[in-house]
Amino acid sequence: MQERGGVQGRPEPAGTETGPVGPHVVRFVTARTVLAALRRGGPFTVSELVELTGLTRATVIAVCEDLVRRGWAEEQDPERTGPQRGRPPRTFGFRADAGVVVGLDVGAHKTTALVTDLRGDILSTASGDLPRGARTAQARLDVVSGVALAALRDAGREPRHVLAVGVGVAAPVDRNGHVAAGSDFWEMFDVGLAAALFDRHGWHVLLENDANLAALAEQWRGAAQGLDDVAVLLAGERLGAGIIESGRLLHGRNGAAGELAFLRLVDGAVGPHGIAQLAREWGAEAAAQPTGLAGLAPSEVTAEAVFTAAEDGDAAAAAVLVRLEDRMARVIAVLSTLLNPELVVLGGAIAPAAARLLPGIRAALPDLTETPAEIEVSGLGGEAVALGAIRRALDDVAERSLAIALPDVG
Amino acid sequence: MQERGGVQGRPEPAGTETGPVGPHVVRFVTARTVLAALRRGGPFTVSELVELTGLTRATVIAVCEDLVRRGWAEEQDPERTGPQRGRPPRTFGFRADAGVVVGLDVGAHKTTALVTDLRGDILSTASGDLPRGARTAQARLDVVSGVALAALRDAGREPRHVLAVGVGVAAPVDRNGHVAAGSDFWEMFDVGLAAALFDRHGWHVLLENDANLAALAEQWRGAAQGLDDVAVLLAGERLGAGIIESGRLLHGRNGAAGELAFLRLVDGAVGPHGIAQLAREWGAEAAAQPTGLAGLAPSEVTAEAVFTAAEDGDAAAAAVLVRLEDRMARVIAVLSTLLNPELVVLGGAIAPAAARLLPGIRAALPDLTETPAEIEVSGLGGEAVALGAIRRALDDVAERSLAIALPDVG
DNA sequence: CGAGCTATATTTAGATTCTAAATTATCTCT
DNA sequence: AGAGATAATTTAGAATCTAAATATAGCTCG
Repeated sequence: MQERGGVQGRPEPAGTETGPVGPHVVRFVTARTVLAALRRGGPFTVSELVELTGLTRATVIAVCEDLVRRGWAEEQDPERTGPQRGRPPRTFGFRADAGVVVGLDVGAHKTTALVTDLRGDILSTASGDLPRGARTAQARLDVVSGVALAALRDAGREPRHVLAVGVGVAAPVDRNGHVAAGSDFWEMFDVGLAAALFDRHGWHVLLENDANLAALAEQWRGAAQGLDDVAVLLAGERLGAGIIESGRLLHGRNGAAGELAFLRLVDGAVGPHGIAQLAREWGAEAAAQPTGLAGLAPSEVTAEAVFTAAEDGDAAAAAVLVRLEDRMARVIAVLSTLLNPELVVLGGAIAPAAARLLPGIRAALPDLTETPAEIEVSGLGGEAVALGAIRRALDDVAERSLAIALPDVG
Repeated sequence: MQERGGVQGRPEPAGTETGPVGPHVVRFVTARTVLAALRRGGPFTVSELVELTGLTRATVIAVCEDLVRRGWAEEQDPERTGPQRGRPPRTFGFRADAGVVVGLDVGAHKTTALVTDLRGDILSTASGDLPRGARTAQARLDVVSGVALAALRDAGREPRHVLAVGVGVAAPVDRNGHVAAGSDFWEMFDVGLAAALFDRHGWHVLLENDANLAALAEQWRGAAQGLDDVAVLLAGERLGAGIIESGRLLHGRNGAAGELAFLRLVDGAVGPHGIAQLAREWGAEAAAQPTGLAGLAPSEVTAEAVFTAAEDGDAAAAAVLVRLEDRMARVIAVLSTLLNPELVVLGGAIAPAAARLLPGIRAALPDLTETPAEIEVSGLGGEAVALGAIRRALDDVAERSLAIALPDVG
């Protein structure tokens, strides 16, 4: 299949690739090595880079000058801390401002955009709601495009400065960035979005499942930093898991890996409903009882209302929470057993209330699995998915770095 | 932790590695490319290799002569099929006899060994039983070592010809080839086996979970050929899954990924017992009834007996099969939902009877998950794990090829 | 204030490896 | 035997690395 817009997907495994090789390949590798070092930390003196990369001094300097010429690095005045001996060293740093990336969280009703520099430092945020009624793909595209442009403007950058765009949607997305066939109206969004953003602005678009992006975010800057085997449960209207195994996101054949909403064990052990809906249902049941949930009318029962009532000591609401704990524990048990992650992070709409559920879940887990994962609540708030989209975009930029021609930046 | 014996684990992701580079790296890459082509097919003429690899004729010849000198390839007389014009081409082929690999399936009672050449063509088989009573690690090591040596002798090769040994055990094994702490006596087997086989014979040992190896085998030569997202259910006394996602085996943090035996959903949806035990239990229940399972005494109820009785039209036995179908369907539903494989292969002791369960499982699955996988029964028989061990060993050899000094082969 | 010290930068020589182009070799067919 | 075809081999050129030799810039101290 021809990709259009953002070319997604992975490079061939090394050693199998075909095509001409030559000494220039060596330069490509060394440049990538040096750039990776600069990106991680820096600025570094040449001597430090020699130490870090194992390359010769002459090589490091040549490569750095190459990178400066190409816009990825800059030579900086050596910071002179205290007296020093010897000839002053040249220092080079990564140009985090050589471009920007955009992270988009495209929800059913709301779209959030984040713009960051190439280190991932946030430059601006924007969001917009989809006007009620206008839920066509076209209307959606316009909102998404508009929100991205607004955030860009806010960051003082232009569309041509965007090196990659990560996009999270609440639908299965396969390894190649395609929405699985048959997943409601998101499907039409698939090719449409990547193509539209490419046509309008020339952007590389990386489409990905929202829970997967939340997992990337937790691993990058959240509760799962540094862990290579993690799952993130995004619980709200939907219930989805983003799974990282050995540092890589799991997609499955059609991108439906982790789509727990699809799990139906008929006896009710684990069900298809999102946590929010369950809270509503069970809360409504409770409200209908004489003991009922602080006198709420059934129509007033929302997930938030139930959590609040429980917080206020309402017994019926507390009972609902117990049932929620039980269900979450079962889901986490399945995850623990099948994938043996080191940590499961609870995120999504449930996050604010999850701390309250945590002790119950932790207590129930050892009875359900022999390899219980640690459990933590996400601290990233509502920006987790957009942040993960940034991470995805940055990874893409890093991978393509030396093939990208940078825009002139003022 | 210091590795001893077989160094297991993966290379650094390209681009992050450190150390001196130079033009010789280019030769390393080209040599690997050519060798990979030869390994896949061959023998090839130089012109074919030029086509296959994208390298220049001069380069291909230089690399091939290098590989011949190092023992990995051999120049062959061009097969002259029909009249041909022009100067006869030089042809090179992979030396599948440059060494051998050993695949071991170390079960609780029985150890099976396979010896193959470097293409994976089987040269010999051997097996041995663990003497009852002597279940110490030492006794086990002696049996394993003895079986491997017997198979080698049978293949007419010597221990020094062994380039790698794959070993499958019925326990969680992490990415680094270590048995998870706390998994009964297998634990002591971990370091012991790799170290012992290395000390005695200098072999590189790759330890891996048996279900994982079965998955490799199915993907290589079984029902899952060419598929990148597959799960293999090894059902017998234990219940374990080997999961391949995007072409890679899943291990999880401690190697316990897929250890379904550890899953306990208390309401019985999915349970800890192996299929064989369930058949016994349920069969015993049925036998205790007046209608009872062809008059078997409870002590005579084995999994095989139940399957046989059902085959003979016994109603109680058939009912047991229905319950088995139900349970298998639930397990496969969980796998399908969480990991979205393209195919689930049923293997292990249940395989001979699984064809009979298949229609029932297939019928139940769509009600349990929205992303049902295809289901097939393994056709590899009892050698699946040993064959997967061979595949694992071959992969290791391929990865290390150009760093391995080959033994002189007569 | 200049000599010496130190850490670093720069230059040079040498080795390896690739590609591309020119040359040579070997076989078949007429 | 010669023409034609296909492939091997040789040669020249360019890129890149390492290692070693040389040059430089700032500090320190007599």
